[in-house]
Parts: sequence; structure tokens; C-alpha cells
Amino acid sequence: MEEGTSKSPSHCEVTGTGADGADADPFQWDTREDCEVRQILDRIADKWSLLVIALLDRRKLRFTELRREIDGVSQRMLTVTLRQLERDGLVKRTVHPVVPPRVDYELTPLGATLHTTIRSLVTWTERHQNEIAAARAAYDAREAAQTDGAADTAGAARSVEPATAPV
Amino acid sequence: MEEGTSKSPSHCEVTGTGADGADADPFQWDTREDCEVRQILDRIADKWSLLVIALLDRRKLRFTELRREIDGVSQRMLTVTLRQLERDGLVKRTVHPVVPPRVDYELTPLGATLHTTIRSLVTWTERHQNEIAAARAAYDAREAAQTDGAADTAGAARSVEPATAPV
DNA sequence: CGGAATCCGATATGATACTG
DNA sequence: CAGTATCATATCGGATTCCG
Repeated sequence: MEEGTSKSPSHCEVTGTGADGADADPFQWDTREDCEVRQILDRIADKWSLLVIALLDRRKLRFTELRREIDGVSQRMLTVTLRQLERDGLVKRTVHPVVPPRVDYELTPLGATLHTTIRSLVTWTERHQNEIAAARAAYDAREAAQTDGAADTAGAARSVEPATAPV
Repeated sequence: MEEGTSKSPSHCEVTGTGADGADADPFQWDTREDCEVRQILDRIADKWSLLVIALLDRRKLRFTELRREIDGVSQRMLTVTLRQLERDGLVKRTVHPVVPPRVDYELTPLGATLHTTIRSLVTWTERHQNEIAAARAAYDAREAAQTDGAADTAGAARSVEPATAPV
């Protein structure tokens, strides 16, 4: 990710609708790793990219402001991330040639359309964080149980069906 | 990511609506890196997790099938990813105790709700991959131009505003 | 077949120092 | 303030091997 994506991603077109991608079939998509969609996906689903886009909601933010809002990001990673997003046309960078340098970042129209989707991802997470926490606790409990006491008579730790026939 | 998330993430509640998260204010959310939301986000926004969830749309898939569909994933990463998703309660794993082992993976109801969101992310990418490709090309062109020939008289490579006053 | 465990290299990322 | 450059390394993740 560090270096520019100078590889040559095959532009694998979707086989479905003739238009401009946007297939309706949930199954019939690429998944080839050298595919452009995969590459883009890897980028926007990036830890920091996600946060940057989520935060740049209809407002400009300065470099330092972003850095302050995104707890834990290093100056370096924020820079790199912003460059990538700028390159992908998702974020617009504006430099004010003033004495103490000032740089603003904001979403481009394209970035704004993505923002909606990202936002829904964040919302989903907020909504279900409790369920996930519960699931984790349950999983860990089972895990510990079978590692520790182990070998209980009947109840298997994970879901197992009562064998029917081999493949 | 390798090890179980045995850290202690602060359960940082959203300040907004009293209910169960689902805040309406796009700004007032966590961003603290030790926050649970951030951790979950990092996981589901993971390169492989994303693909697994996207692929498991209303169907069971065996380990090998998944591996075949997700080009480029190693056995190890697929296993690790599936474990995490299972732990988070997003994927259900079913072991059939037959002679050649057979394991099926499918989304849980919770996972299904996430699938919708993930899917929209994939769709967005498919729809806009051309725009992004164009943006990249443009960016790289500018970049090369100013690195190479550089120093053109007027047109600056990046967006720069004509200075008004310092901060 | 599905997976666990180990080894081990690539690299993504943080910390630090320097610059305009 | 907003980077860039360099260095050190923690982590990710692939290849291999062994197992039920």
C-alpha cells in the first residue's frame, strides 16, 4: 500500500448488465485479486481511510484537526492515507500559501457518495456492537471451557451435525 | 489481529440518543482507538472479512469453495478470518463429522444484516471504479508533470488558493 | 478435506529528526 | 503547521509441515 498502485490491475468487467458495472447478481463478481475492484476495495476499506471519510462529512478539516480527531493515527499514516484518497479523487486537498502553512481537506462529490455508504457501515457497527461483544464473550467462554475442563460427554462446543454420509 | 482481541476496549457509549447507539449526529462519535466500535470496524473492514461476507450471500459454502472463490487468499488467512467472523457472531460454522471432513460456513442473522451494508460498498466500488481509475490517472499525470518538466509559469499542480491572511 | 502450528520474509506502520 | 525522509520493528501473511 505504501507505494503507488503502479501495478497493472486487470480491468475485469462484470459479466452481468451491459452498462457500466453495477451488476444485479450478487454472486457473479470478480474476486480476482488483481482486479481493480478488489484493489479499490482494499483501499477504501482501509483502517484509516474509513475514518477519514467518515469524519469528513460536509466539512473541511485541517491536517491537524484530522489528526486530533482520529485518535492513534501517526502523522505519517495520515499523510499517506490522505494522499491515496486524494489520488483516488475522493478527497480534495487545498493548500493555503500562508505563513504558517494551512491545508484543508474535504470530500469531493465522488467522495461524498462514498461517505454515505461508509457512514452506514459505521452506523451498523454502533448499532450492533453489543451483539458482537456478546457473541465474542460466548465464543470465548466455550473456547475456554473445552480447553480447560474439556471432554464433556455429549454437548460439543461447536455446532456439529450428526454425520450422514461422506462426500 | 492475529491474537484474540483480549485487550480491554472501552465500551465508549455514544453521547447522542439515549437508546442503543444509533446516533444521528455524524460528528459526535468515538474515534478513540481503544473504543470497541473502532475495533469492530477494523475487523469487518478487513480485506478478507469483507470478501467472505460479501460472498456468503444466502448460501452455505465449504472451506474449499470459499478459498477457490476468493482468489489470492491463503489457507491460513481464510482460516483466521473465518474464526474471527465466527467469534464475532457473523458467520456460523457447521462441522459434518464425516470421513473426509466437511465444514460449511454461512452468515448468521446478524451477519446477514451486515451483508447488506457490505454489499452496498462493493456495489459502490463497481459503479465508480472508472471514475477512480480516471482520478488516479489524472493525479499521476500531474505528479509526473511537475516532477519532470516542473516549474510551469501559471497553473499549479494542486489546488492552491491565493493567500489571504495567516491564521 | 479442513485446520493447527511453525517458520520466516515482506511491508505496513510508528518514532524520530529535519525542512519550508 | 504540514509535511518529508530515514530507520527500526511489530505485524501481517505466505509457505510448509503435520494431524484427525
